[in-house]
Amino acid sequence: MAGRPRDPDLEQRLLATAWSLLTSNGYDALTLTQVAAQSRAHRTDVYRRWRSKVRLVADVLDAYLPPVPDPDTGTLHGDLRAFAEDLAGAWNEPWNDGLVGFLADLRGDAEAERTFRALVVRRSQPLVDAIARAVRRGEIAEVPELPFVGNLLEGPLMHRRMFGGEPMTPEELDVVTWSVHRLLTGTSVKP
Amino acid sequence: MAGRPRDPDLEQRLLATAWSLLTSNGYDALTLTQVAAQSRAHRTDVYRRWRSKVRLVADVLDAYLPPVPDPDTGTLHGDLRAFAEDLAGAWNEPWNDGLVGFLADLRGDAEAERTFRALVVRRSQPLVDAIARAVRRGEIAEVPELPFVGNLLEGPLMHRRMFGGEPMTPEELDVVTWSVHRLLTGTSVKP
DNA sequence: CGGTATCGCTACAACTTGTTGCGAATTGGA
DNA sequence: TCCAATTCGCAACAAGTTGTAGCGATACCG
Repeated sequence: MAGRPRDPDLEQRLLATAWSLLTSNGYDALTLTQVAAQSRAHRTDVYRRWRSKVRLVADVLDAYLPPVPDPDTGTLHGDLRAFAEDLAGAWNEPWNDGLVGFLADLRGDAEAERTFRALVVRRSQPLVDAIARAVRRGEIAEVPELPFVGNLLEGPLMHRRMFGGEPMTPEELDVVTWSVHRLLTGTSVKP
Repeated sequence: MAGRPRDPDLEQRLLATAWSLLTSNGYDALTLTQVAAQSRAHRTDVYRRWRSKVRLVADVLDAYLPPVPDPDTGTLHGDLRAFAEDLAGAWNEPWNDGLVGFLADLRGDAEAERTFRALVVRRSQPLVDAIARAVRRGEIAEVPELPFVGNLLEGPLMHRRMFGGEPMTPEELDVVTWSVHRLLTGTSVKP
């Protein structure tokens, strides 16, 4: 009922190689031929495990992307500012540029999309926690749409990176942070 | 000193075909082979005019992307809301998904990047005008970093589309609009 | 008419993706 | 111990795309 077991080390080698190539050359320059070669394996070994490049990378990100640190600075604004800083740093990593190509490929593969979405949700947990702490401290009221806050915080950073070019200045990070902060504190939501 | 002149109609046919394929199938599915075939031309005709797919598409967008309408509703908030609605509609167009792939390819070609950047700047003019009108009306003070406002307004919409999936609800568009509006009116920038 | 550049067309090289096939190796079960 | 199942190592193939090269024919300028 069981044949030769899969070499678990081979799977790890492939993932590690893919992560290494991904972070050094970006998604677009990554080829499965390279991954196999640098793992002392064959392209067929890759295809036997992942149906396509995008699925491989989805699993690689799931396994290797460092977790988002939870700053817990004691104030909501301090936490938000730390997140903004962290996100800006991530989007300014040159290899992260290539992640855009990954997002594009993601559209063609529902399963890879699910994997990545789960990863995104997991990585938004520290932000959710920070907001929960602020609620407990009485800084802000309950926030109904948590994922939306992530859009507001990371969106401008991503947009700048993809349409604008130059990285954001600390002053601009301030503005983004305060804009989200004011939204959460509910100060003058409407005139 | 001059040879056979370039057929200007051929150039137009290629651009038109590329635009048609782009809007129906998206950037990733667009191949220069298709463009040539549907223009009753040859792939070499394309390569003689554009060095690569990304440069062709940059020119196609430059020529065919419809201009951003200037709402001029009479109030800053009305204008911002109209922009948000328009941008959200654009990002929800299925073919615009593929634009992500274009942005990815853009990283490898400095000239195409310049073309596209100029297009972006041109398309942000209505927003700049709307803000200028609000300044003239005395609604708000001068705004130093105009491009940044575009990041704040479009960023969340783009981010949602690329990481979140579901299109934004009208309520969420409200929040984005008010968040930018409050920033421009300068209400409680810092506590 | 001569020089020049484009056009229509074919062909080629290189690369990547994804598939197929087969003998050898390794494991669990009869 | 033998057998069935499954993976592994390896080679080969099909298909598609990108980008280049070459050539005769065509059209324009001086």
